[in-house]
Amino acid sequence: MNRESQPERRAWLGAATLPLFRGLPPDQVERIAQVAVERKVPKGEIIFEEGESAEGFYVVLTGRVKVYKLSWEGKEQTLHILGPGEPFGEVAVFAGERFPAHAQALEPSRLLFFPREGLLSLIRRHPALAMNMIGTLARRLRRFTALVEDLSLKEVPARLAAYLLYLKGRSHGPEEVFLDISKGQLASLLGTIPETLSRVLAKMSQAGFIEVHGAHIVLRDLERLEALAEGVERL
Amino acid sequence: MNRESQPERRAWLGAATLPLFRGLPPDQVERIAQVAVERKVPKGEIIFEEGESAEGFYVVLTGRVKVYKLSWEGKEQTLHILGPGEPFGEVAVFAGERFPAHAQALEPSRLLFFPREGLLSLIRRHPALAMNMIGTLARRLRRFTALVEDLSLKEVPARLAAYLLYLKGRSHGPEEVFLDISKGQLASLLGTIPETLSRVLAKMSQAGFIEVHGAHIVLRDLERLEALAEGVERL
DNA sequence: CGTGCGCTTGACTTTTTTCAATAAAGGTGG
DNA sequence: CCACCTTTATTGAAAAAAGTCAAGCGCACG
Repeated sequence: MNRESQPERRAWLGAATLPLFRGLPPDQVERIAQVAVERKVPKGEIIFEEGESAEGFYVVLTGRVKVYKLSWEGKEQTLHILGPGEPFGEVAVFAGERFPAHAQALEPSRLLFFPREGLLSLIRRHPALAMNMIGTLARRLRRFTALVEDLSLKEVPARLAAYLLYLKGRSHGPEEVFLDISKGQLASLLGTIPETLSRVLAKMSQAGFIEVHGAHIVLRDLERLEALAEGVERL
Repeated sequence: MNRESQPERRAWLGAATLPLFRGLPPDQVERIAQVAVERKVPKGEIIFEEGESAEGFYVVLTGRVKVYKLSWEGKEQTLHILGPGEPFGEVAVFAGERFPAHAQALEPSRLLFFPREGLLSLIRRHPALAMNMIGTLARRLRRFTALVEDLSLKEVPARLAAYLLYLKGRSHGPEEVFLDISKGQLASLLGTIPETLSRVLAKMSQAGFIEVHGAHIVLRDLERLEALAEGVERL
């Protein structure tokens, strides 16, 4: 929440290139960037908590942030993991003014905070920004739809298979994958607990679908993995 | 998809009063309403299917519509149930052009169909419409967040208790409730199956939380119902 | 070099689903 | 208005999926 000269300048430089502001007149971006505040958070820091009143929303500049729900007993469901350029907490600005979930830095991160009012008035004035916002929300809704489907209609092995295939899509080698989050985090993202994930990984490995070497996973049988992800095949 | 004179007139009258168009200049609403098409669907009719290309979106005029996902084995997860004035299928207009789920009429219904292009250009021109759209999407995202939380972090009795309390909020008597959907539908909405729902209702009834008379349910112990919904108490 | 945290594994419990059979309810046509 | 038939709801018994509790391992970090 500090506004030293150097971070402020960076904020401006960052804001202009954010997807959210694509297509906006540069002078307008500059104006809103001037009310934006940069916030540096160490790994593990809670950025906001569910129920907290939302004075604005954030965009990740560097690092990674997870947004998650917590059950009464302490089980955690990760809703998204956000990287550079991605906004979070916007829903609270537009629907109810309380954050609907918790947010925590997974790594030391730099964030931009945009106060609520500035954004609202800017959106009212700039259809391009409104369209960007709508696109962001629509895409997120689409992902949530998939998450609900997974949680309700698929079992853990199917979700895991789908995630591995998703990773493969954006990855290095042709048939290998590196987990970019801890297995505990992955469990929470898949809507399960570390013990179950561990067992499923072991079973999939033993059944010849994959080979696990720590965070490095070799996809041994793409066809069957896809069948698993669809729910056609079973472990 | 017919455009006889009478349905068209109705469409116009209807559109002007839709929440989505609140705050818009009436002449603009008239313009878009002229490209809107009224569609009448009988109970049970499939309105669109997942993956189908979306040329536009719908608003419910009368009746009720459910939007749902289907698993490979045929299990169903209801995403929302929409009543008069509520839009559905908009996400497909803004993110990818395919419907992410199925939609079916729960009752004989009248729908308004808005072609994609008209809406997009109108939104670009009218910030008020953009804000309405953003508000709609944001509210839906918030509900989905709650749905994900329920599915992942709560068990069936807690979800049912929460639903009953939600119904009580918008209901007749002080401590009684009428299910407005079939129990099969309710099961799908809660992310379970009719058998499980039936059993949970029986247990809750036998434990003195509620009294079930068909679709008429008396809430016998609000405190414990709330504790159940929170996950604090257990059946 | 030890302490701690993340990960794994085993044995057990709980929750939910599956399969099957029956009962009740609702709508339709005679 | 009733008989029939389809849909919807309930119940039991058994299986499966996932979660809990507890213990042990290994690696990283201080």
